[in-house]
Amino acid sequence: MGGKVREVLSECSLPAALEAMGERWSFMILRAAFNGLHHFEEFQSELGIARNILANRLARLVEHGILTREAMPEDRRKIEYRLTDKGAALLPTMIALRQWGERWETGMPATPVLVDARDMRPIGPIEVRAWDGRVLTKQDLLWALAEDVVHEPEMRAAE
Amino acid sequence: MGGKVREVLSECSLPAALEAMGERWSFMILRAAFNGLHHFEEFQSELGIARNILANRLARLVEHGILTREAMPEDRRKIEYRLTDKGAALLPTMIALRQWGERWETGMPATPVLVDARDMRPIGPIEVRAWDGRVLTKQDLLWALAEDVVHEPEMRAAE
DNA sequence: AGTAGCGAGTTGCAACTAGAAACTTATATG
DNA sequence: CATATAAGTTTCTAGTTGCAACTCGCTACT
Repeated sequence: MGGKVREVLSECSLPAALEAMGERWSFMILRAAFNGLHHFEEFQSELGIARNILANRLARLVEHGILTREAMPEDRRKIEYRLTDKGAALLPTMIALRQWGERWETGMPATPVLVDARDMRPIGPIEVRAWDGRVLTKQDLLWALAEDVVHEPEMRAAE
Repeated sequence: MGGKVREVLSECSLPAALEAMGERWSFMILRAAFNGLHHFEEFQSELGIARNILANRLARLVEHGILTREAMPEDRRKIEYRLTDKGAALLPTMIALRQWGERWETGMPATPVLVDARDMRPIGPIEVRAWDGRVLTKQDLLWALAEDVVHEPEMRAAE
């Protein structure tokens, strides 16, 4: 890890991501949204979160474009919260975190299990991979300055 | 999403994972540790975090077995913090979060880039995959009760 | 040996954030 | 019109975050 790389490390987008998702409850609300919950009272009773905090978090997630907020036409009291593409893009992060919890905290395979609907088999572990699909570990990784990165004629990854 | 699945959803390990990593700064400290920082003052000046909070977070991460804490033999004032295997196992989660931030928050490919040391090419995106390596999206996924999950004679995934 | 300095923390205190419970507001329903 | 319900506010208390200054055990210097 050279000095030049170190100097510039703080300009990574982790802080930006945490700005949107780093608060208490944000990930739990996101998970609930993935599970098909759409309404304030559903979130509230599923998570047991205080109403003011829930209102605040939902508003924040909407501001950040992670959820949309829309009054339902047939009953205009009801507000529907839905994941945007940006919100859905957090799925790998959330599953990675959940899998880590399963492996290292609870030790349990966790009921219910997230499966591939096509064959009802459990999904694989979330892993860091090279462009061609090889699984990488901490030792395989390096921080590189833009000028040292090899950019490829994008030959298709072997599926 | 059936009712029975819904009922039991709260027993997922996300809360457990967040218990360990959900506080402000935890992920930033982890990232710094991945970047090869090992000492209190290094973390402090890199992150600009308050000293009491840093002390608290480091202690918590040590308690949770994510970091180890050891006084260095040659200068016993110096304490070395190191990632455990459990801590290193958070790498996919952290990279997933960072990649999400790059794609949806900063919009930048982010300098420096995380590359595969073997060929200096950028790593691929973190994705959810089936047992056989197929990339899955939100629509491909289902929560299933243990009894509905298909367990396989573990035929080797096509690499 | 005495003293200055550093690494890794505490402590004290102000500002901010989370949480429980009661209250409000805009609909809907009988 | 009376009652209920969804989605919030408000209020007030308890816990967290953060800065600045202080401690304490080493190490280095003379």
